[in-house]
Amino acid sequence: MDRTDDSLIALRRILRATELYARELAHSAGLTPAQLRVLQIVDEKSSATPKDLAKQMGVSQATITALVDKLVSRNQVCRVPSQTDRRQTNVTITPEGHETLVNAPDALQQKFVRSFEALEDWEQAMLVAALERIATMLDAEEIDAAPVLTTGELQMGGRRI
Amino acid sequence: MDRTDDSLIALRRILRATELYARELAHSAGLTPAQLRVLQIVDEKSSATPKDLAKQMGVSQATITALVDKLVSRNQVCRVPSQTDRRQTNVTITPEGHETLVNAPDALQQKFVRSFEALEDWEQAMLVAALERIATMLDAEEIDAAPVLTTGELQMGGRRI
DNA sequence: CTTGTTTTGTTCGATTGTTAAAATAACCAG
DNA sequence: CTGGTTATTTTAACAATCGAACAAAACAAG
Repeated sequence: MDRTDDSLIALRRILRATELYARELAHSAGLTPAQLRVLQIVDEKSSATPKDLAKQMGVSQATITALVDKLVSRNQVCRVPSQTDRRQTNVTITPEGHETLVNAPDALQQKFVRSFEALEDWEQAMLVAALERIATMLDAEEIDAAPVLTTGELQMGGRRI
Repeated sequence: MDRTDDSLIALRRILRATELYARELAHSAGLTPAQLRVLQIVDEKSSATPKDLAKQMGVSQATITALVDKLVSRNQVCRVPSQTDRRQTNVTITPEGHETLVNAPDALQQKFVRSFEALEDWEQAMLVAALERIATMLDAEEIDAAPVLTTGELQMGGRRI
């Protein structure tokens, strides 16, 4: 009867499934999960600065430096000095890196896409609406700017996502 | 117009928001994200073996041993030898560990729960139905048993979650 | 009961992820 | 030019992770 709990439980199932698959996927691509995520972001945006990557992934720039070092040594990405601002470095994907992504057997992706595209039109529309609504609930105020609450604030019990 | 892409984009927003918040939350609780997750699972189930934890989190048992060691040294959990099977160890949460969870300022949680509970009844029902449907799509066949596809399999393009 | 196999958990060694703080270098405003 | 800001890397230390090897207990078949 408690819909809030039901929604949180379903959300956790989604998070767990995607995370476990992400590990599997990275492993079969011969990379670590963190490295694969860098590669994916760089591929999607076709070019990203370390600062962008750090913000997107929620880690420090020092971490990005280390990850990019690893990917560079494997010829998956390369560093291209920015023309407009010589402080910046653009990380771009190499043909080898793109090949890695194309060959990554994204089982979760495949399963989801197949299931989703098998649905009736109105069902798809409903799911997209629901997902977007939930996404907006979760990332409403940009995470980066979210003030870190200190202990003693209002609590909602032991629930969590 | 491509609903599949829209759904994946929304899903990624959800994943990113929850992951970024998980880091923040763990940090403000004085633990690492991995340690906090162990603590959460142990609290939820009130007792879990290292094998359970490894399976739930998708890491090796060796990793769990290391994480539990850290939590034990901070008095957040303790190891209780199983009575029924002396090979097994039950990891249980301590009062201090429970206190840690209660005091963890779960901002994401609070925001989501507040937003969700402010919705109309039918809207909540719709979201729960959508979430459960998606969760089922994603974790249908238990991940642990999922065969690792090798390269050369059917690909769905560059999409990913 | 004894032997061989499986299950559970830990230890060890090595690699990777992660951060804070310091160091570098370039931008920008006056 | 000077001082302040921004982007990135370096360094040093700690945490996460795994595979392989190990020990102990359960179990199965004779």
